[in-house]
Amino acid sequence: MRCSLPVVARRPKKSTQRPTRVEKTQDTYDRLLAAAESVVGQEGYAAASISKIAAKTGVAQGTFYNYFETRQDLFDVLLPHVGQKMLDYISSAIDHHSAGSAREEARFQAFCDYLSDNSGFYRILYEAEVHAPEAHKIHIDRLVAGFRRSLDRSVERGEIKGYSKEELEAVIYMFLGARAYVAMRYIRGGGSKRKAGRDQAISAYVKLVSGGLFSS
Amino acid sequence: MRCSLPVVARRPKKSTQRPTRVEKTQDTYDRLLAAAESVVGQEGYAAASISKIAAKTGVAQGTFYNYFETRQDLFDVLLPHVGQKMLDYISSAIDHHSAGSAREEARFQAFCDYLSDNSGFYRILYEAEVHAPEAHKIHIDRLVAGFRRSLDRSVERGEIKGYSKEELEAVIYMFLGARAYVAMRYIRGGGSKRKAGRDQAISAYVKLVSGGLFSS
Amino acid sequence: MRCSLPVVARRPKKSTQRPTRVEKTQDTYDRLLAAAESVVGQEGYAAASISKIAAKTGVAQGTFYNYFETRQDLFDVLLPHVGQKMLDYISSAIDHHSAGSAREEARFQAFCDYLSDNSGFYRILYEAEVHAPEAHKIHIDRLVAGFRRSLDRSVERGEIKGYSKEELEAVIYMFLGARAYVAMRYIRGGGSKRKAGRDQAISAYVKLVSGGLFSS
Amino acid sequence: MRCSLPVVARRPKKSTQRPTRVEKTQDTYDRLLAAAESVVGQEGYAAASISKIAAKTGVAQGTFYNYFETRQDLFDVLLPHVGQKMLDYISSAIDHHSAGSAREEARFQAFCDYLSDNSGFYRILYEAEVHAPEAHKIHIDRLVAGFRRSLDRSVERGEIKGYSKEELEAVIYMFLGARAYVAMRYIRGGGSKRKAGRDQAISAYVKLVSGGLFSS
DNA sequence: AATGAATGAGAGTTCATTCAT
DNA sequence: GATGAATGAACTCTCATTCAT
Repeated sequence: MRCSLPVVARRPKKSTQRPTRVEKTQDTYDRLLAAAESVVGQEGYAAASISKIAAKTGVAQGTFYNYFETRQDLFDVLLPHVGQKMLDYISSAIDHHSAGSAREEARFQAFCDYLSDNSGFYRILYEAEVHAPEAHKIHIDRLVAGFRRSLDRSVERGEIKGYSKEELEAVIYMFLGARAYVAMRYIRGGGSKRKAGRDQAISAYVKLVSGGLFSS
Repeated sequence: MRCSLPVVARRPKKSTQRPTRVEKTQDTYDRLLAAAESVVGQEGYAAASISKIAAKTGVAQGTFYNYFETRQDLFDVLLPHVGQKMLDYISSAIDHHSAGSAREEARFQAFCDYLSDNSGFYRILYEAEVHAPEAHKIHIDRLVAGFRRSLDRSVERGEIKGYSKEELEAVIYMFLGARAYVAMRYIRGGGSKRKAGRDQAISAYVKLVSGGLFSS
Repeated sequence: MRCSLPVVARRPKKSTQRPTRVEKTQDTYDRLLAAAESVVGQEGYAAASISKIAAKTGVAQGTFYNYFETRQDLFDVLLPHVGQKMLDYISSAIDHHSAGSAREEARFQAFCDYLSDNSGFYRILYEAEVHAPEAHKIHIDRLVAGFRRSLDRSVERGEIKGYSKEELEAVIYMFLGARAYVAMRYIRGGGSKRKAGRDQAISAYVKLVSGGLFSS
Repeated sequence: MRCSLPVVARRPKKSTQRPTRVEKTQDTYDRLLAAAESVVGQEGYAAASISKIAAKTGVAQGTFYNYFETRQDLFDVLLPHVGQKMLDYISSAIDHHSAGSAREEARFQAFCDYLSDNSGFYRILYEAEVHAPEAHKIHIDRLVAGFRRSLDRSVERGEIKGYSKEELEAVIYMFLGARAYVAMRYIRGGGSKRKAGRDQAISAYVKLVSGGLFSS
């Protein structure tokens, strides 16, 4: 019966009417990841049992194993997945013509904004060093690489002076750590401190960066 | 039988002859903590089962519960315990007459030294945010308090200018985070990078602190 | 489209051009059995999952159930299938004019030869008593029937004397058991013992058969 | 209070009044093995789940793991355990002054008797080659060793002639196999055939042994 | 205070089978 | 007839905690 229907008109490129098998498969995969993001973000890796994730996804436990070989496989994929979403957000949020400390301020601000709206991300990131070290390394390496590209340009422009190549690498780790602890304190702590604390943190961060790292 | 012992000799100040009941109790408690420090430091909280800790201590599993109500109780006590040892070390390692950025450099250096010799400490600290959040908060608060006292003195001396009280708190968290990530990278990473990396990190840290935080 | 093919050419006796639907069905069935033989022979019944057999056959899991109602159904068919191949081999390997103990020796020799080249057969047979008792019974009954025909002829010829009908049945089982254990020891054991052990076993078997069973 | 009781009188060497902890532990171990013997004997290794064995023993599932590290560990211990019981029975059942084929007949008869009363033993033995190969090897080696000692004595006495050392080893395996298959047929088969079949098997076995193996 | 066997809930994982496509 | 995602029951094993001794 379906054969007699005008196929061209009924199935436009992005039909939402009848999901194909492949689309459903992709959808299930996405929903498993989303469920994992939610559960791990709220309760941590240790409490993220297969049964919880499957239930939240709305599938049977066995279905999980059609998509991931082991629970660890999911964990190893989770942080790179959500980490990329965060990087995409930051990338889209900053003005690409800004430079120097202004650019760095914008990045930090975007980072804080993202965490405010995705409070689970911090936990997924933080616990990953314990529960998914491979994923953690991948994520950190990606962050470092992006950071380094940015700093290298600043060095070329003369915005940064007096730091050796190796010292700059150390500086990158320090700033990543600074970000993480500020997040831990002001974002994760939750409550009323958030808003005010966030602004104080940003202004302190800017002073540190502009006064200490970038030569005037 | 015990009654026949010479009473006077039973509790000399530093008797090594016959530990009293109280001493034995204290000793068992200390050994349980030491075993926990060793196991958690090497294998993490999740793998630190009661049976492992009890075996390492040389007591039965049930004995553990004469000293701690639950496994979590032990975890909640562990980081403050080992954290204090670290603070004592740093305190003893720095010159108490130093001030400003020189003092801060000495603290950072001592921190790095301590981690080199106590690689397990980092893991106990790091995973505590996941597995013993109460203990983590206690430890961080203690660090922050000590840091703040130091910075307050620098402000009084005019070594630091232009930072509000709240901004200084943010700065403290940033430096704690910077330390932690540098440790993760250069200390925990292990291998040949350690020594060289450590020195680069210290010099970068000093530049950041002296150029950025402390007015010249 | 298929309709336009020249009808006559469509089913030549041994067409290799276009397998008919029936041929393809038979072929898939055969390949499923062959895959099962390979997997069960190498890894045993317990490890012979549907997914493994289907993968080895090159079909989807679901396809399996178009040919067998359950996994057990396959197992119940497997040993009779491969067992017949063995019997055909032995039958083709012995001289049909031989008789008495010479014939029995030839059968044992052929049995050993077959196992050497089809090491998986032994496992399919052996584990069948556990995992496919029905099939095992069918196979054993077939062996016994063939054996009995042979012994009956020897009785008629006066080569065997002094054994009642029921005792001969018992003797058959004993010889089957003897074969199986010798196989277990010398064939399955593998290694250097094989060749020498096999020859020793054959000569011992012959002595037993000729001296004990067949009157001289 | 118990202290004031006359200890000597109240606790004779083998008191059955108050089992000590050690006795209870041994008892639990024994009951686990007995439960395993029963379950494996009736339903086979594959169906012998921990939960079944624990339930039959009357303990929690976890208790099982205080006595065996894994399910396989139990299996590896089961056959040697029940095998020894069988050997003890046979040893106690035969006349130790008998020799030659008469002794071998007695052994076979005792074997059959044992199987009649312990029908599960055959399954534990048979499936062991599949599910507990280590245990199977241990048991078979033990059987072979005992058999060989017996045959060696017969050789010394001149009851056996014309078999090389290696051929005798093959003969041992053949007799073990013969026994096993006869057991499979007449014992396991169950029903009315048992009694009659058993006697036929014994007489056939005797003829084979006396006429074939032992020179007259 | 010390012991260690017993507990039992809950974990991750497997896989024969079904069924909509 | 072929597909392969979904199912869910069943499995082995772990371990914090209890309690009689």
